[in-house]
Amino acid sequence: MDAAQRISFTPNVLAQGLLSGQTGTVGLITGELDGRFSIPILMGAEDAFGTGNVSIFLCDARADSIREQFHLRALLSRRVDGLIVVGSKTNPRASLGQNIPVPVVYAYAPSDDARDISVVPDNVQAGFDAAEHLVRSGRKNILHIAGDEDYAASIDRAAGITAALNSHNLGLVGNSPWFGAWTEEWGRLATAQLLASHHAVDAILCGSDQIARGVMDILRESGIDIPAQVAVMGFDNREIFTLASRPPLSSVDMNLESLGKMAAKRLVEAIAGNTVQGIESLPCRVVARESTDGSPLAR
Amino acid sequence: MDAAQRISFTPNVLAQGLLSGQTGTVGLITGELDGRFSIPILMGAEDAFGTGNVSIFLCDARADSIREQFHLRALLSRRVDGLIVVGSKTNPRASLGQNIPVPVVYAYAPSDDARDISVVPDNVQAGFDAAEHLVRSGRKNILHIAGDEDYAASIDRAAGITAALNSHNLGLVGNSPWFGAWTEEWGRLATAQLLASHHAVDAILCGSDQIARGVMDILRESGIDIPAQVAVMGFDNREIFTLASRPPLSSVDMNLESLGKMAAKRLVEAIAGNTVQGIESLPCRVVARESTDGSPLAR
DNA sequence: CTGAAAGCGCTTACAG
DNA sequence: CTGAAAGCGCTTACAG
Repeated sequence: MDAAQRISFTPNVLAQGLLSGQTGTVGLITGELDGRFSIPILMGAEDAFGTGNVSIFLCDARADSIREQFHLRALLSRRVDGLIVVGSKTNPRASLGQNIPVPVVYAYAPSDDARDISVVPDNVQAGFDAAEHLVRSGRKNILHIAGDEDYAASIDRAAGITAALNSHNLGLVGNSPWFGAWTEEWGRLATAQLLASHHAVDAILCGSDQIARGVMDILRESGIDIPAQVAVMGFDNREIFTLASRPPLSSVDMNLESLGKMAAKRLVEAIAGNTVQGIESLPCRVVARESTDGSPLAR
Repeated sequence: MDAAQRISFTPNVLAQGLLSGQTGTVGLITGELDGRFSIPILMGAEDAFGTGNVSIFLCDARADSIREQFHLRALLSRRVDGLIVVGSKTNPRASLGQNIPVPVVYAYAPSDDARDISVVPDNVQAGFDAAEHLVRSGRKNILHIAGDEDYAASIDRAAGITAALNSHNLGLVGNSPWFGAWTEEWGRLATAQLLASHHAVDAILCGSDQIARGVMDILRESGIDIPAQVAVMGFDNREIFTLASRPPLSSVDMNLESLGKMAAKRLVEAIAGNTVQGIESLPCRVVARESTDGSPLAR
């Protein structure tokens, strides 16, 4: 021990791994790193693993399944103890298959194979809670300017919103969401359409903070007070948008860092032999700010 | 060979590493992952390594030097072949020291020890080129609404801007930059101050795209045409801001993905024994969009 | 309780 | 050219 101290000896983890069969490493394959969602999930996973002795290999597949296969082979040849696959949409994605020698957890985008382990944010609940928040603050005529209809997140949030409104004997303005794109531009365009229409609206629930940003810009430029005349709310709670808005934007935080932590937890369990098969939906939370405060003008 | 095929044998990379002394892994320690700059650098490095046989361990130190030391120990015990340390500011940072057993490359934030290897974006050139772009498009009265004065990026960009203007016998409006914060709010505030002042301005060069966003909002709401009356330009070229702006915002791309690639390249060289000591500044590029098109009104 | 041997999965150098 | 031995840095099980 004395000698070890003197030469500041540290055991070679590789050699340890060689005979324990465990390397203390996991691979994280992400669909697109520069997307909105991978980073907080990654941070959560890193946090959950990092306090232990697990290190993360990061691979960006750039939304390319060839690259994904390439990285998968590389990670397996490094004998990772498990894999986390992070998608960029909540739509189900192709399973990596059942003959991978280590456990795999799918995060954000669930696997299309029910035997796999998946953790996703609960977009239905997100929509439900957002609509509840607006109704509770006295709003009755709610328009939903949604994102891209091809995204399960759009459909799920809209379903939750509709369910919440129905439970109050309310319905969406125009009877259905206005689907479009995940951009400020779509928010601006849709709001211009709204203002040119006959619809009476006291709240606009937007599919994302970015859409909400475009909506707020047009409302403000049209002299409409937020929230006195129209409340505005987004989804995702990206502070770069919500805090920079005038007024600060209410939103739904999808708790992606918790999602990453849970993915890490489920992977550790699976490595230990305890697999929780199927898709697990994790709760999100409303973050109320000034854009939904105050009460609407009497109509 | 035949038998190997049949059981789909793949060599155990750990065992190979045990005797080659090389593990084919590098550690990437980032200051703050959710910051603006780490991700593209990381993607560039991943790209440069990924085509070879090098895998990246990702560690987020959360801007905490205790965490950084912890991750450093963990990575060294995994016998990484080298390290990339990514900072969140271009201010020099404390060196990890000279007695680390593997090469270290500092990216974005240079080491304060000249014996270390550092790659940084050339913020002086960025400022110079941005000002040149404005002058060439006919602007003469340029205000610089800068970011936080504590950031070397602010100081360097301002120096480049001043040098470019001086070379045309011009100077900044108000004779010096208006330093503030890296936020939309600061952009809005500074623009309101400008409008309440006596300054005649035909271009506003902003310390970041976010600041520019706030500037443009106030200009538009004040009925000032961009770019006909006032050109606006940012730095960083974050498309989430530059493309969503009205009109689309000209900016300077800091080429961070190339920076990441270069960091990877320098690390590979250093591992091979060829060390390029000191700080290397990498070029950035002007991305011209509508916010600086057209010519200013005659005054 | 201490000390030497066997073995994790490889590669390299040497013997046949 | 093929085949067995030695060794990378460890840990585990066994002998003394």
